Amino acid sequence: MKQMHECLAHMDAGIARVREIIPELPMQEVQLTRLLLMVGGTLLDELELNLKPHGLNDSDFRTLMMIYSSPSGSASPTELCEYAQQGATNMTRIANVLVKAGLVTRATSAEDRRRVVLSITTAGKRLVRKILPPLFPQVLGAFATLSASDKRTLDRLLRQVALNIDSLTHSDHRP
Amino acid sequence: MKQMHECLAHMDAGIARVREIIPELPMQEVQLTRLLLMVGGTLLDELELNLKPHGLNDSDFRTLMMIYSSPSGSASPTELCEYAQQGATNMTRIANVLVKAGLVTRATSAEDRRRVVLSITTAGKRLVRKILPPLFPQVLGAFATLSASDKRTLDRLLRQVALNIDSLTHSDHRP
DNA sequence: CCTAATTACTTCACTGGCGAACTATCCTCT
DNA sequence: AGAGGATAGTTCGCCAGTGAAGTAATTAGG
Repeated sequence: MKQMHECLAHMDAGIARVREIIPELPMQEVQLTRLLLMVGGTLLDELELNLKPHGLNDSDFRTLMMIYSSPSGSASPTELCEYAQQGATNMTRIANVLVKAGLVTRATSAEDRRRVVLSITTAGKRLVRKILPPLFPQVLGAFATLSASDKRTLDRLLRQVALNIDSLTHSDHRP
Repeated sequence: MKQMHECLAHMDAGIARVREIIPELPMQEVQLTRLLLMVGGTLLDELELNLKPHGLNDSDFRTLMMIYSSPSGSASPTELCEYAQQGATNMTRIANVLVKAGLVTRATSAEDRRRVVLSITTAGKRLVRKILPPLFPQVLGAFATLSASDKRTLDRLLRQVALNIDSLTHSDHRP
């Protein structure tokens, strides 16, 4: 599979050709959108490549990390759904995976018997501490050529884009 | 489902707590990675929401656009795979979708009878011209609060990250 | 030339994720 | 108290994407 910069070059050329047919096309923004999608997608593939040996995908891992980093070491599926941007359906599957792997326990809450409480186990904590450090070089590598102020700028701009999308999707007549 | 800025706030807090346990954690870079993944993912969902009414998902659409924007108005699956970052398997499915929808024709090349040539039809061109314009406001909206120089900076930084990932994945002992 | 390796695409079986429908529990209002 | 509605989770059936194996056409090596 081609490297990203080749894809990007090809894409830029394609976008330019399309704009000759449809001049209203906002080239800069379309490029940024595609850039974001491509970088995001590749980064995800890269990350999952590192997680696969441990039998987890990014959703599983993200969920495990959320439970791990919760002050109480436990959380309910609904909570996790909210912040991990996943449907309840999928959270059930993730919980099954984590429970089966012994990383997390599933218990029904005493106060509210509809609720499920997922708590991280010692094995879960151990796995997190084992998985994370080897990930750091990769994560650092992705931003290696960016200066400290570049990174701050990128952070700021991405958060701004996040806010824009938030208001796009929420000002609309949508749930 | 929560808005992105709430997820981000929650995530920042989680990352900070994890770093108290594992101090080597490169906080800035981890945040950037998660930001990229989240913004990319949400942007994709948003885009596909606009494509669904036309019976296409982003891969289908991207593929259609690549054929549309090719100077000859046609391309082979392999070519498309290279630049659309997809496996051949999935490209077969996409071609099936596009052909069934009458947006593209599938023919075997005369020079090399292993090759398939996908060519855009008039209906395909018509659909592209119909889909694109309503997309522009959304695309513009995602970057609305960014100044012209912000957009150039974001473009530059994302491309730099792309290059970094390219060298990460290629300098390694990987295909 | 004719076998071997390569290339192009397809098929199959599987994982990951989603929406709709269902069950169980809890809350509210009279 | 008890009917109606809200909330938490699960199950089911579907779409999207992948890796491994299969088929057909082409190229390369002896």
